[in-house]
Amino acid sequence: MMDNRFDPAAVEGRIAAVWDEAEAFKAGRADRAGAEPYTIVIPPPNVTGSLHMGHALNNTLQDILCRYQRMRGKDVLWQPGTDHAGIATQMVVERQLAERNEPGRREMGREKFLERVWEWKAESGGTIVNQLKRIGASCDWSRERFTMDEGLSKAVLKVFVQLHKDGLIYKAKRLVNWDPKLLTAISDLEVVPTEVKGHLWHFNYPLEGVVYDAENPDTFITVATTRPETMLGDSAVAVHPESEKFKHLIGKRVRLPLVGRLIPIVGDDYADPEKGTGAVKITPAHDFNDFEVGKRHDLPLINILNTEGKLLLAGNEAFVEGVADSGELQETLAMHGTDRFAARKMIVQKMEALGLCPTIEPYLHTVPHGDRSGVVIEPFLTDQWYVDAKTLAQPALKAVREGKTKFIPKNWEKTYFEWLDNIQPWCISRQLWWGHQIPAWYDEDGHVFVAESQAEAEAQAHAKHGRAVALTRDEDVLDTWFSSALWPFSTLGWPEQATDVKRYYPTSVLVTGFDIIFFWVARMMMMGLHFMDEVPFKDIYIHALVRDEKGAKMSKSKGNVIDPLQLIDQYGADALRFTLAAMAAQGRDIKLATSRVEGYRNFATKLWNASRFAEMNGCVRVAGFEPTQVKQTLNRWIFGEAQRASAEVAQAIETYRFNDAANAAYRFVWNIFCDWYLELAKPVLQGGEDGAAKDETRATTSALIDICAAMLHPFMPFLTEELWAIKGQDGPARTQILTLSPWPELKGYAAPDAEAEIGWLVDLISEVRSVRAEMNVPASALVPMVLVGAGADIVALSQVWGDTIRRLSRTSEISTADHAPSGSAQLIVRGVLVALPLTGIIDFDAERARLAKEIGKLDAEVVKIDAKLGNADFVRKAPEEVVEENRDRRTEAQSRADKMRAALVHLG
RNA sequence: GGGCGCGUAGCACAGCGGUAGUGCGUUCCCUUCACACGGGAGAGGUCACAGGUUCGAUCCCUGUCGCGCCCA
Repeated sequence: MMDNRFDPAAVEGRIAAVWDEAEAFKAGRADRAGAEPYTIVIPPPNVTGSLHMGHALNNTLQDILCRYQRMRGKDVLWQPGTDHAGIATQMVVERQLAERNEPGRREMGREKFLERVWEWKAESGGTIVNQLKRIGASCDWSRERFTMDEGLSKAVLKVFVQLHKDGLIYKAKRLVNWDPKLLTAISDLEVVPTEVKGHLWHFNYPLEGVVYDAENPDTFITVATTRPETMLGDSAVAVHPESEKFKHLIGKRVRLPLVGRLIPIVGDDYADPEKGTGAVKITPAHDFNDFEVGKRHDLPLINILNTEGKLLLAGNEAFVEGVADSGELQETLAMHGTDRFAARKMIVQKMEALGLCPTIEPYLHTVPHGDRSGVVIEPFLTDQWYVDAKTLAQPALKAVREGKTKFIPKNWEKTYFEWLDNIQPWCISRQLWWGHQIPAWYDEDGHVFVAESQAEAEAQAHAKHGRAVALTRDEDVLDTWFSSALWPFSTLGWPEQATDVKRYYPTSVLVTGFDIIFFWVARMMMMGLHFMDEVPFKDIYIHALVRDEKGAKMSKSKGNVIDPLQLIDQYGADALRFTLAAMAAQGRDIKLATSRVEGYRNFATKLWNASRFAEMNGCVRVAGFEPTQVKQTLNRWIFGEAQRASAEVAQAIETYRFNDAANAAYRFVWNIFCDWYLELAKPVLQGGEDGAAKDETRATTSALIDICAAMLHPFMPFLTEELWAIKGQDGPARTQILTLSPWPELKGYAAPDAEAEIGWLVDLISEVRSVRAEMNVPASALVPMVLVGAGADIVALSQVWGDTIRRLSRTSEISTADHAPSGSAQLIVRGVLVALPLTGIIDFDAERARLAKEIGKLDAEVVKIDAKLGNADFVRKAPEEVVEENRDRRTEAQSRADKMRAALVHLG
């Protein structure tokens, strides 16, 4: 006997083991060798990560698709794995070393440190994978990959070397986003612009050849800056070429205070006359905009910071170039090694002391911060490796424009186009140890040899020099996204192995959040098209962000994080999954309320108890049972409804309308099957005599439990697999576990006549219940029912369904009459007057009020429709069926109102 | 500044040219033999505002107000 609650905690682990044992999620199962493949690659979570709500949603949706397609008979490959997360992982291990008071990374050296990272990975790298299993992700875990795997690393080497050969990877000295704490370049996307309350300092730069006089504006030009410390690297002052105020100064020079460098005043559109003072200092080595200005005016790049963001002045040739020695210069040189923020204060002080800082305004501006380190990012001039993203972007743009890959919802393609149209060279080198070391070797002259192995590089060097030369390998590693970009094919074994690539590439769909479009989607498109000559996925489904109940982004600092694992513990994985699916409407964020999860947990219990009911009533699966052959109206009806529901769910999943799919399944299971079918079947199952009708109803009930389980399996895999097992204990043996069983594709079950009959029955019962409640008839009171002037067909129906009607509307005997007995409450069901003689119970005033209220409603309806039908334009222009429908509705309302009026009169 | 999106019942959300719907909450009734994580019956909405298109607008268009996100 089943318990009256489903206990997820007790079942989930066991069911997971069943799937595992059956190797249910393995791609390329022998029994599906001829099946069409369906592939999804997981957006690889960060190996340092743990499951948050975003993962839960992302993977629930992928799992729904995979389980559905698996049930449709496809050979499903859901490729799992994690990425090595260069910076994050290195930080985690470094932190761990610090906590344990062990030697730091630099002290232990590269090789030793990497060993430690691998050790850490072996111990802790599986966290998120195990968490994904807990939500029921049906990945092919036997194929789990890691971006630092041998195979994937080979793919990285090959791609790097090939792109270099193609001229699409090159080394260049440019400004990068430099993280002075982590001592590495980072990508634009890892930079978080943060609004900061700063200052706008106004500095007077004296003009060349005149004596500075703070009172005389003709002796200086005032620039405004948020970063005073960079002034030491200024190589010009820019003003707008059209500026009336400054135009005459263009071509003159100023003497840079504290340094003595003579720098030109240039005319450039970049100087905004409305901003600050209208004149702006130009520091090409420390600002992206200034860098461009510098290029236009051929200005020197004067780098005045070291990699840690400290002043680099001593021995800095660019800094002192062309500058006459002076006491002032010596004083400034003494600041060598000062941190950039301390330097800022000192420079402001010095400028103030010299009377060169007339104004300091409070200033709100956005300052770039590293998303990992949190420190202010420094635009910094370094040698780095770049991918010519612009070139690679063209096929990626074309593929989406031509519809080879579709975004769902479509509007995200705008974001994609926008970004790719404006893409900058992609800096792929990182000054880290953890990652794929760049396959480039240098000889003593600094000449570079790019090759897949040191031996090949040596061969190249030998060929060049005509002798063996010593080579050193580039120390840097590649951006993690470089290897992730290869994920859709590197995980399939490329370049070593071609069979799986051929079978599973391109993948069917990529499921991800919009925040990843730039990071990953675009890059996979570029690499996939370049190396496979085909898009990596046919569809890209972009889902919502999960927010808290109030719509705020979940974050640890806000403390509003809802932990999916805690919800699983509390309500079960199925309830969480169902909630996420039901709320995953396209184009909107999800505000998650736990009350919702609870509601769907209750739904799980409901189905569970329906199964329990079936068990208690001897509903056992019957071998060879054929739904198209059922005779009972009720049974024909429920199969018709099931057919409709299952088609609706399937259709919705296939178009990524997960919420519609979940709701359709929910409505069918609860509001149709449980609320009506089972209730209507009770008289047969519990009261009826044994015989064909009862047997058929039992068989139908158990068939329906199977259908419900199958239909819900993509959403609630644990509960449904468990039910499938329980229901498999009796009757014919199951041929398969549910997850490998076919989707309930129902055909030929539609039964319009049954629908009409059950519809009448449902209406009758509902109306009677409603009147009883309004008349305050005690729930326990049995009331007789009189069908007034009913036709033979209705009378027949009332006899066939007598037991059911009596039971569900709590009536005693059902009789017929030409007139309603006095003292009756009266109602109309599909045109037939039904009287409930309530002598002694009925409250006449209440009944009068009830009837009057309903008549009022109906009259208003008639007036409204009359207004429509009275409009000649409506009748002439609206489609015939709409006009017809309105006429019908009018007739119906009118006749109902008339009968009610008669009932009112009759009541006296 | 550019782009995307959102304002629908107390709350969270569907719907999207022709009777306004779901979940939670709420009110009343019911511990009736699947389920109180339940059953039954209700209440609750000028679909942000103002124009326009249309026979007809919550839905399409324009504008206003409010809110959010992304990019610069």
